[in-house]
Amino acid sequence: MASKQVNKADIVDVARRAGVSISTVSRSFNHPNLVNLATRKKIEKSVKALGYIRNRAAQAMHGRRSGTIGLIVPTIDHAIFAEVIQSFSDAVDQAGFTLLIASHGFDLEREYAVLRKFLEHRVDGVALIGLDHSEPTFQLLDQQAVPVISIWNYEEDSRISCVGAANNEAGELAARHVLDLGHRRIALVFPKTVGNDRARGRLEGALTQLQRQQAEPPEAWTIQAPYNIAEAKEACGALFDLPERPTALLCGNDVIAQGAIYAAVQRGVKVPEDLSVLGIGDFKGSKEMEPPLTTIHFPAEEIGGLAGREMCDLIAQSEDLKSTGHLVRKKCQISLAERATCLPVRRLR
Amino acid sequence: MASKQVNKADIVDVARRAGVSISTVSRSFNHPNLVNLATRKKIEKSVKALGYIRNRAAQAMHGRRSGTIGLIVPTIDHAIFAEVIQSFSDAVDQAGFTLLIASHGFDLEREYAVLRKFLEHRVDGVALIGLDHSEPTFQLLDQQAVPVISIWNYEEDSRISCVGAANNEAGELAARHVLDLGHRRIALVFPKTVGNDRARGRLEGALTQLQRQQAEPPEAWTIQAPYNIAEAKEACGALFDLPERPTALLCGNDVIAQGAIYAAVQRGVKVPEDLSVLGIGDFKGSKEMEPPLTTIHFPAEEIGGLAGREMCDLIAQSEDLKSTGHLVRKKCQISLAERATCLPVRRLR
DNA sequence: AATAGTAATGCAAACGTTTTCATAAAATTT
DNA sequence: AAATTTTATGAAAACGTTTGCATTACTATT
Repeated sequence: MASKQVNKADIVDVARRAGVSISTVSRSFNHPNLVNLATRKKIEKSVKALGYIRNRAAQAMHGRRSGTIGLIVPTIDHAIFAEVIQSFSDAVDQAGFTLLIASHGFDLEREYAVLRKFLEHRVDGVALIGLDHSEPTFQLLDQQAVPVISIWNYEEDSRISCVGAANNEAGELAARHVLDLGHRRIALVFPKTVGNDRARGRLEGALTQLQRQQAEPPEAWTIQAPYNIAEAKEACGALFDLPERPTALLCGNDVIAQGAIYAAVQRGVKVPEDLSVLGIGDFKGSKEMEPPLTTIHFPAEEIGGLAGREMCDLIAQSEDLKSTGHLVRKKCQISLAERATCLPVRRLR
Repeated sequence: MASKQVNKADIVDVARRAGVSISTVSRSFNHPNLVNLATRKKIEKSVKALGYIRNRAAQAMHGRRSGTIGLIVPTIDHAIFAEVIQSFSDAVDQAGFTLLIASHGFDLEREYAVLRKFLEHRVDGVALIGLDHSEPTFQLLDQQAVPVISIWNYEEDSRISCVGAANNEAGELAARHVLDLGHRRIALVFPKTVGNDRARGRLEGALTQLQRQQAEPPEAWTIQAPYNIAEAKEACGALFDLPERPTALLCGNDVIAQGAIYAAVQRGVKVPEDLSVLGIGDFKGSKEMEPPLTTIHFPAEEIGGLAGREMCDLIAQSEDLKSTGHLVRKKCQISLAERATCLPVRRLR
């Protein structure tokens, strides 16, 4: 660890040691077929000996791609995003890209700031979560003509390319299921919907469906809970302590559903006998819960992987034909995962 | 979206439009106090009008820092890493750095490859999880003299700087707790320990403690489970189906503990009455489980934040005084979180 | 009023690459 | 054997910045 002679080997050093010009060295990296095998060997040896590592920053200056993709998420620390981030990461990794990740904590102004930072780093593409973004963000993306993709939501008239599922359908599907089971006394627990189109879509879908069947919940049964078990548990606890209890609980996501179930257990409310609970998302672990959670399955891994590959395609395209400007949209199918937390309503209590 | 005239504004364009030299423009960004206020305003206007965004790649070429930090994790998609990644990200973000993240899927060869890629991007610093790394990785770090920090583990003779907790202490603490409760028939469920010093340290600590009290578990009671609820549930289920059942279960982490509890519930084994379960890690949500999980608390957020700030310090240092080469080590305290899944052993069954 | 100091700016070199163009040598065709 | 093509290499310009040095125009000091 004694202050090693700090390595400053650059392409010039490599060239000198190999006894060739820097052009040849550069070529041997980028177009190896253009340089003689013997020369290439010499260069390789020199590289090894000097511990030379190419400088992407310098490469990027030649209009070459930086080899990076920027991913901006609300937060990393969530089962749902973690999964999609991982699969997205794997996909772009496979194509040789390096991932820059930043989170904005559900603050769209910070999202804009992060985007600017990414653009300073000349990312080759940008991926965002959802379709709710500030006007300056959209304008910046447009003006800089950087390949961009939105992950998680599908909307047929989205302003940018997107790969994801339709959240309103998820909400509808969820509502329909509990309605089909005969429930009419249904409560809703959802996260805040401002700046969160996932939650909004789901809530709207559910509400629409409930209205259609005249099963719209009273005010007191439409509560808000953040994306975190502890607080969701508390919020649902309060709901259960109300004089009138619903027979079914529609949760905006599986984390809330988990919290709801814990709150129920705490109070001796039996799930699903006394209360049906339905989640949305199908997070890792939801299937293994006891009882296994009935939920709306979102193919997170598929979405992340697809988005990653689509991102790479978009970048490749933007390279040859200059900014065709056409959007791509991919819709991934959601489905009902019937497990053990929902039961048909009992006629008599 | 009609192919906008692709924005190519560079510092020269800004300078021209503002009627000043490029030096002045550059200075107005980097040393604003050296340029006249009126001039600065002009430049700012020009920047706005042209939608100019600075090019970090070009900056990085001047020996300036790239403004990026590389974080290499086994996987993003895990409660435990997600939390530490988030807090690390927040910390370095605050210092103005951009985070590059890559995962290696517990494969140390891929870790090396990722490290190389990061170095090509000239990251200003590198953060790794744990202290188990391949020899080439250590050598590369050493040779390139890049500021590096290890997150999560503390070891007094670590080869690189580290911020974290002592995993063997966690294992000891866990074992001592169940021993103190009078248990002697104790089973161990741990993840694979190769290339995973977290798990290894914990297991060793636990085993040492158990041996000291002559409570070493039989072969059949020392089982392996991966880091995932489903498989842990299955593995523990098999354990419970054995003719002899332990009175306490020491789990390598909270995810396994969760799986164990589910497996128990499934079989009608009551936790904690029939079986005490102890986790390690105290993941988000462990406190809210039903029953709340007794576990060894790891201050993930503290570790991530501390590591982030330490990383920035290390980078700052390496800038002024060239490679002092001294290591920094910070030990974060773990503690027993007594909750509801452990009970003193019943004398008679 | 002459001098010294300060503030604001520009010029040009430097950073580490890639790439175009030119050239030399070798291989192929006539 | 001359002419042509192919293969391998090098010289130098370019990429978009930052920064040391030089210059000019003020402002303060004597």
